Parts: sequence; structure tokens; C-alpha cells
Amino acid sequence: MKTLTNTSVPNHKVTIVDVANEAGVSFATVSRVLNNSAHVKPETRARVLSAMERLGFVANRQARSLAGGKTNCIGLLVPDLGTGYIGEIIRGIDAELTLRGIDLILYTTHRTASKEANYVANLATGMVDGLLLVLPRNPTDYIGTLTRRNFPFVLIDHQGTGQDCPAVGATNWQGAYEATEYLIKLGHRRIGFITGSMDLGCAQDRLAGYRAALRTYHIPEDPNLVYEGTFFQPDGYAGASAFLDLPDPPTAIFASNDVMAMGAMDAIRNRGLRIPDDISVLGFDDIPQASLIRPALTTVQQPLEKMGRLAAQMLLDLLENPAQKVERIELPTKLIIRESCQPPRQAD
Amino acid sequence: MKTLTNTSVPNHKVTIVDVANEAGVSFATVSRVLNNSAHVKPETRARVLSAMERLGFVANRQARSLAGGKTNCIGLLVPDLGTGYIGEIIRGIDAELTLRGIDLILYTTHRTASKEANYVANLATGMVDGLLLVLPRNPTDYIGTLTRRNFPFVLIDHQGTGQDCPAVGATNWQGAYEATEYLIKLGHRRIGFITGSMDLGCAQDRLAGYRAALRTYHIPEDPNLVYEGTFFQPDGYAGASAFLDLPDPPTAIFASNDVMAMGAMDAIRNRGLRIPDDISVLGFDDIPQASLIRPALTTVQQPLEKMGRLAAQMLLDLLENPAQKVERIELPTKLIIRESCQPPRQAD
DNA sequence: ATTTTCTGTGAAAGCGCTTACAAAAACATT
DNA sequence: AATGTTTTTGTAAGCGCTTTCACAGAAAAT
Repeated sequence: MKTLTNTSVPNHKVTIVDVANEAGVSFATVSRVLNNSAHVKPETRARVLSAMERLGFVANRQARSLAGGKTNCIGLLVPDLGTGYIGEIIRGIDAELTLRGIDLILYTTHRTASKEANYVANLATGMVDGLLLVLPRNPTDYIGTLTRRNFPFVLIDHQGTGQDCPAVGATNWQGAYEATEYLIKLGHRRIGFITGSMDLGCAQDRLAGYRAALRTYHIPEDPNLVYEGTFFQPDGYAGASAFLDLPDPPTAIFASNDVMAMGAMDAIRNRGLRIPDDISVLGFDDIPQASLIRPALTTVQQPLEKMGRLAAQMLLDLLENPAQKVERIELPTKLIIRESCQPPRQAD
Repeated sequence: MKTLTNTSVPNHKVTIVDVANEAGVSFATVSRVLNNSAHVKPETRARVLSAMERLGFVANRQARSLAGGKTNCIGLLVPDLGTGYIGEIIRGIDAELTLRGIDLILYTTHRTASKEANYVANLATGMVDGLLLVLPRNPTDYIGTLTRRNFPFVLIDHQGTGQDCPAVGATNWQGAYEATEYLIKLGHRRIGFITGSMDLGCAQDRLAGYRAALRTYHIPEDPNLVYEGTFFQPDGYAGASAFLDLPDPPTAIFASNDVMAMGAMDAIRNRGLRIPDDISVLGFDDIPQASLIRPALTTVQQPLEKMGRLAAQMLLDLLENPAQKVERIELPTKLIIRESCQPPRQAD
């Protein structure tokens, strides 16, 4: 009675027992086929496979995870999805995961730190096998927990302050340095800088890169020319407005991300000034719309898609071999010169 | 031996058995507390709760789903994440789901129809309790299966061709009609239209709305003024280029989405023409960057975030009460007038 | 031909939880 | 006080699968 075939009942879920009966083997063998385990005669395997086909069998994930101890899901924690920045990263992650048949559970924290820690705590308890954390807000809160529990995770776009954990990021310092240098070589001496959220490592690095370039070219740093933003568009607007209110406004503005650069452009135009004729604007990220706007935005490209892909690979490797040594990868950024920068109006 | 407490072993997962021992009740009672079932003495409940707290117990989702028959996850199938269009929808979905403690499993099909059908088949087998399908490509492939299996799902932004299934969309026809009417009232007589993927209901509706408006105002339709695109930026570029090559080019271009409108803008500017002075451009969607570009894009706003929220609500209702009657909701669109349109240069 | 080594398969014990069903305890009713 | 109800709690049977162990049978070695 227990191992009754249910092929006749249309709405019944097909289980390995059904398949086993259909194929005339024990359900253990079916499980072996399912797991590509060795020690199954090719002939038997074929028989089981065909039975599965005939019955339309699909393995139950919940049961597999429960029994097997892993979920084949990995969790992805992102701040939001608005800007395309994250979209690019996800595209990379997704490509890698799809390849290996692993599912993605998405969590958006909407930049709420408390939510972030909460999610992490929950996820690390059986929901997923590993965690990908994009632009983590204050990861110190839970990285300890994660490490202690030996829970695999990879940070994306977070050059932590000394924490020794797997991460992939971009050369933020370098990128900002080169971009600033480009502006300087164009002839700019007064370059306004709009920072990102300074609690994020990447924002700090970009600011540091900007400062370093200034120093290299012996340009004194004017505190009025650094505006602290939070990576959102309005910050760009506000920052640029503040700069333009200065008695001696900058001839170029370098925003720590593209979205803020766009905000800055807005502010500039609202004053009746033209880009790049009156003032140059430079961004960071190279999100898809950077090339879509006019003037097309000169910006520092981060290999977002690649970062996602790499992070996924690292995590998957970590899952397979937890003893793996910790890696921190920095992908190179690249200055993409488009139309939003030119030499200052009246060179000094 | 079997019911040995494991509090001493640090790395052991805490199960309901552990909690039961700690609280001095049977594990069934713990389960009841977990499920907020009635018939648990408040005092006992408190004791169990405190034991959970003490032990740091977190229920295992896999086990709960396996035993309980539901996953508390819903699946979201989207074509991609690049444009912000989807991002807005997800924001709405996410808001609703977070509220009810349900998780989101994300699948991006990257506009591959085969992948879509594949995912749907897989997901509908225990992975998730319900499915949210954004902008489904050719849903006829699997809507039948889904319906037959009684698997709950809601379509987003797909006004199917007669299929009777739950869906939330926007008034695409109406939106396109009003936008075209606006252009006509501005004085335009030759209005180029760039369609979306014509296998999508929304694209068809928008085209129909455009045509209807033309008819209303007795403007003969010129086949040269309709360019078939696929909702991607390059289509906008190509479409606008084709229009501008015409001996008698249009004075306004209406693209079926914002991204294509941006492509069109690009093409127009590459010809040395100015927007809106030489030619007006109008989009559809009102994605976040529509207001960020210059000139700011006049477009038809879809309540994307709200659509997501509503779809999630519908699905959740459906889960609770499968007998629910099928609803198809159309949210109103709204013309957002910004800077990209003005009366044609020389009125006829 | 006999023993040894594999290989292929089956039986059975869980994975951590839900949920009838049953038993016990508490309360109300005559 | 005895009985009937209603709560509250415990017992046990799965949910569908993985995996260890054991045991056949076949191949290899003696």
C-alpha cells in the first residue's frame, strides 16, 4: 500500500518512490541517479531517467535540502535596485549561478542597516548555503557572527577596514586618482568633489584617490571643494549647488558615483550653465545610463558585471572547499572619456 | 540519547527538540508556539518562547516547508534588471512581501523564452508557493500548465489576449492615446511611433492607442512612421534614424518606452538636431532616469511600484484563498509633461 | 575452482518540522 | 460526587529525499 504507484492520480506529486516503481528499482537507486552518484549501472540509470521523463518527475528542493543539508540557494543582499548599478552586478552573479543551477534569493535592505543585520542572521540559518553582500552598510555587525559560524559569504564592493574576509571590489582609489589626474591635465585647478556615504569603504577610497592626485600635482586642497554626499542623486544636486554658490566656484566637479553626477548636472543647468563648456562633470561607476544622457558622462568604469560574476565564483568555490584561503580581489577601474569634460573656460 | 540537549555543543543547530527539553514540554508544543496555534496555555507559551530566546533557536525553513507543504517563498520572474523599470516594480513587491515575512526568489530570464518556460516548470514544483511574472514573453506556453496544476500566479504588465488569469497592468492603450493626443494638440501632424516587442500585449496596446488618437483627429496613418522595435535602446536609435532619413520626417517621435526614447534622442542629436526645438520626443514608463536626463523626458507614467505592490497582494490573497475569483487590474497611466516636447517648428 | 575485490542495489535511519489523533488535565454541569 | 466538556499537551506518523551500511553478484586474482 505504501509504495503504490500514483500515476493514475493526476494531481499527485510524483516522488522518487513513484519513479522507483515505474523503473522497477528501489527508490535509493533513483536518488543515486538524481545525484549523479557513481555506482549505478548505465543501463539502470537510463531506465530510471526514462521513468522520470515519463512521469514528469521533478525533485522536491525542500526535501533534498532537508536531507542533504544544503539548499542550492544563495542569498543576495543588496541595498536597492533603482540605479542599474546593482542590476549590472546581479547580471554577473546570475550568469554564474544559472550555469551551476543554483537559485538566488534576493533581499533588498533599502539601505536600512538594522534590516541588513536581521536578514543576515536569518539567512545564515538554513535558508541559503551562502551569502553575497553588495555594498554592505555596516558589516562589522555581523561579519563576526558569520565567520564564527563558518558561514560562507563574499562581500561585493566593500574594501573593508582591515577585516579579513573574502571580497571583490574595484580599485576605487586608483580610479579616483586617475580621473582627478585627467581633470588636472585638462587644466582644471579647482575641482569640486562630492563624496559617497563615508561609512562605505569605497567612498573613502575614492576621496583618498582624489586627494592623492591633488597632492601629486601640488594643488592645495580646499575644504570647501569637498561635499559629503550619500550616493543619491539629490546629494549631487546639493553638492553642485553649494559649489556654485562659492565666490570662486570649481571649474570641474567629480562626483563619487554617476547618479550624483547626474544630480550635479541638473543643478548646473538650472543655473543656466552649460556642460562641459562652463563646467566639467565626471562620475564614477559607468552605469548603463551614463552613456545615454547628454552630454554623455565621462566616468570611471567599474567592471560591475564581472565583479558579480567573480563574487559568485568565489562563493561557490568556498562552498565546495570551505578551507579555501581568503581572497580579496580588486578589479581594475577604467576612465571612460565621453563628453562631459573639457579644459576650463579660461585657463589660468 | 535521542533527546539529548545540545546546548553544550556550540556548533550544533538548535532544533525544536532542544527547545522542548529546555522548556520542559514536548516538541509538539514548541511547534504549536511556532505556528501561533491556539490551545497553548499562555504560561507554557511564555516558557517556550523564553527557551527559544535562550537557545537562539531559528526554525529551519526547509523542514517547515517539507512538513507543512508550503515554502513561504514566492518566485519572481523578470526579463532583466538593467533599466530601472523592473527595479521599481520589485520595490513594490518587496515592500508587500517584507510586510508578511515572505521571501523572494529572483529569476532573470534575460528575455529568453525557453528559459522562461523552464523556470516556470521548475518553480511550480515545490520551490515556491506562487509566482509573479513580469512582462512574460510568451506565457501561453505555460499558463495552461500553471492553471491546470492550480498553481497560483499573477502576471504583471501583460494584458493577455483573452487568457483569463490574474494580472495587473496599466492602461497602455489609454496612456498612448493621451500622449499622442497631447502631441497632436501641440500641433504635430507627423508623429513617428516606435513600437515595443509586438509579441507583448502592452506593446500592441500602445500602438493601438497611438493609432486611435490619429484616427480621432483624422490624421492619416503613414506606415513609414511606425517603426517596430523591441524595447531596447538601440531600437530607439535605429527608429529615429529611419524617420530622419525620410523625405518628410516627423516633427515628433513617440517611443513605446523611455529607454527607446533615449536612444531616439541620441540619434536626433547625432544629426545635429535639437530636442525639442527641432523635434519632440515622448516616452513611456517614467523610469527614474527620465527626469534625470536633459531635456527631461516627457513621458507616460506607469505606476510601477504600485503595480508590484498590488500584484504581490493579489498573489498573497490567492494563496490564502485559492477559490478567489480571477482579477485583472489596470492601473491608470498619467502623462508627465517635462521638457522634451513643444509645438513643431513651422506649423502647417 | 576458490577466494578476494569491486560494483550495483536495497533496506533503513534520519533531516527538522507539521499535524492528526489520543491522552491527560482542567473546568463546568447535573 | 460523578459525569460530560473543553483545553492543553503528548505521541506518532509522515513530508520527499540523502546517505550509511550491508549484501548480493560479477570481475579479478589466486
